[in-house]
Amino acid sequence: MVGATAAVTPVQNSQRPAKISAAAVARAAGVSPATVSYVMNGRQGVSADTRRQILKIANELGYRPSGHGRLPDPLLTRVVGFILPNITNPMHTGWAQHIITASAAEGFDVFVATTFDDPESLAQIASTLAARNVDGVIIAGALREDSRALRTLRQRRIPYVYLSRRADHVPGDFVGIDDDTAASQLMQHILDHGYTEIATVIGPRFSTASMAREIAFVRTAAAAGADISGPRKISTRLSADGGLVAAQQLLDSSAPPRAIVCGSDEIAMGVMEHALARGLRIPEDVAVVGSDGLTHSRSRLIGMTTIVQPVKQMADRAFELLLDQIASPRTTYTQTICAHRLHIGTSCGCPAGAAPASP
Amino acid sequence: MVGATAAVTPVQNSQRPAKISAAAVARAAGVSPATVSYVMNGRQGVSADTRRQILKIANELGYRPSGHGRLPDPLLTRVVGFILPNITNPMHTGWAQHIITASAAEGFDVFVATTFDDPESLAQIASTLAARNVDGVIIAGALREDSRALRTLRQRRIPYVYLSRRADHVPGDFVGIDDDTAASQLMQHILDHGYTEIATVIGPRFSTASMAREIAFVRTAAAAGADISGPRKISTRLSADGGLVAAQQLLDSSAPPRAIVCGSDEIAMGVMEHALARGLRIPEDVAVVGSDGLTHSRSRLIGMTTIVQPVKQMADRAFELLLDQIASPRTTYTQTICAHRLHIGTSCGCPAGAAPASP
DNA sequence: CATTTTACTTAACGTTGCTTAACACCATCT
DNA sequence: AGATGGTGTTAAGCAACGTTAAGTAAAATG
Repeated sequence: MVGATAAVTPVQNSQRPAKISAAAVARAAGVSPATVSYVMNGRQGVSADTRRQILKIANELGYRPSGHGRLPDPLLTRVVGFILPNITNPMHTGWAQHIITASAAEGFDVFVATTFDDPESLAQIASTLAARNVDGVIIAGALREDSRALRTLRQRRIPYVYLSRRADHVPGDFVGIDDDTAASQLMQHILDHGYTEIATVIGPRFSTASMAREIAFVRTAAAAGADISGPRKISTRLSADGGLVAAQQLLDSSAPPRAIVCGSDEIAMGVMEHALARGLRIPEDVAVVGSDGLTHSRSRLIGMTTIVQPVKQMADRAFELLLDQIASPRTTYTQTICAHRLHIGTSCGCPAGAAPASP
Repeated sequence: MVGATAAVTPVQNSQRPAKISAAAVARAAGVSPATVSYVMNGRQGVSADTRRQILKIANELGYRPSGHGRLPDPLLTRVVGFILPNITNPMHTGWAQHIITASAAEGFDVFVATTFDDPESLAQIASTLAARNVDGVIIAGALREDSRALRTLRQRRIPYVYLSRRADHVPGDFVGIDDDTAASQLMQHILDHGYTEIATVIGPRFSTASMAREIAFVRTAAAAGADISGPRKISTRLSADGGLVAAQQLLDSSAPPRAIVCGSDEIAMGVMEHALARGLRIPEDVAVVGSDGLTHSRSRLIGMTTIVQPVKQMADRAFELLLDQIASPRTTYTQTICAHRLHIGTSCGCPAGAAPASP
């Protein structure tokens, strides 16, 4: 046969649902069966044009690579992107590690990109990831007010999942903790200690997580009669440095706070460091608590009281949702709220061993 | 104008957007294919007139240089890979951050892959990175005795740079610190304190960096008459957990050491944590020092004495070397030894402020 | 007029992208 | 069971292509 080739009505002649063979696709596309095989198995050595053409025809004819152990989907690049503000904050690196591990288990590679919370970077990164045909993106560095990146992804029909932070007005799957409840519990614990002069230091307000925590902090304190406002309500960079600067402002004041509640462990560490540098004792002179539950901050070296976030669970869930979207795009969105836990250390004023420390 | 373009309807022709070859452009312009190539690549040696003419025709025909005979264009993908044992150790994340930043500045995206120091993972990762046609790889997780990954890269002519650790018997560009000198200085400082009962805890011995440090530790101690051997010479995982376990072994012994010198800050933190849990004081009961110089361990919260490695400089240099190799492959290799610095904290027994703490 | 420079061609690669053909696999039919 | 044919996979082959060194002729230069 072979010689036949060319011509041959490609599609129209389907009066009955005959079996569609790879050879039929090859003929319709004007290529050899081998080329079809290469495309369906995601091998390289086929030009992008030809690949597209073959996939299009295969789709029209309803060809299913009915064989055995073929790759799930030849259209996938098996690459995902992970966008985060930076990769130095241990909270972020924890997520990154678990996302990379989960991805590797599914045969995906991960582009890791950092924005430093710069809107331009974020938009730029989304563009290049889209240009690289990633199958999906997990975003742990969304900005509340800048939706350019998200719009780029939506336009290109690239699935994405928010992790911890989200953009206002752009819907999407979300994985996080209940920031409001967690922050309330943490503040309540501080209030239970009897502290009344309280300050809060959170990360940037363009992060929905930071905002939610600050709001809950302030509301809970207010309910107990403690006012947190003005110079006692600080937003800073999400790093130890940010905490250092904030602590300086707070402790330089004529009425320094008795307790400092932070929206992140890294910030809390910066606050602690500055307090120690001034010769203050923690928690005797000033109590400091955080909100990430990093292993390090919970260790006896630091003994921080903090909200423990289930890092692995969050990352795994985010990747799972992404895979799900990749497999079958949907228009409804899922919110996953992971269970947090209040870890009682010594930095709040509780005695050592007040609660069982956990690994 | 124009020589009327040797016939040939450019686009309208038939259903498909027929492929336009450089030869076709050459014919239409009445020149040789080589000349077209020179123009397209912006080489000189072509008159302005000819150049303009060719560009015009190429544009009319919609010529797209469909990389066929394209000589090994080194910048095929503008993607590099970064392989490291894990992305939770702050030392590694520091490198990762700077490599990602440097890459982004040059328009590269980065695949981050973690091996957990498993030889199979490492080999696997090298294969998939090679299959993805990365332009180069930076390896911070090389194993001394397993060269499969490196062989894969060499076979595919993919440039690579070792960071901090290297594989025995496989040459390559290397960026690191002078582990031997650094470790000697650190040990010497401990010896200067007058400690004689000394233990060392290093990372896995399949890391060249760990090995080099252990050897220097032991040699320097021996030169001062202090013997470190048997249960006092421990290799463990490169994490706080590893340090915890090691400390347990050391301090459970009937003759616990007075000083513990660690090959990594993370390990040292684990050691410290366990010591504190036993109610020991640092440095009064046991001195503990590390070797990475993480910002956190140097902070007043911990006050670790440690070797400071120039993280940014190392990462930038590694990426620079990689770019250099990508641009012009070479067969000679460069070793870059970055300057380290001994940071004196309080964990060794020095009084606070013995040396100026640095940011 | 001798020599260098400029502007292009020729020809030899090394690739890419696809085809041909050999092969392994499975179901069905003797 | 063994033979048969259809099917998808894979190695080997090969033509087309863009690149570049080497070559050459004309123009510029001294």
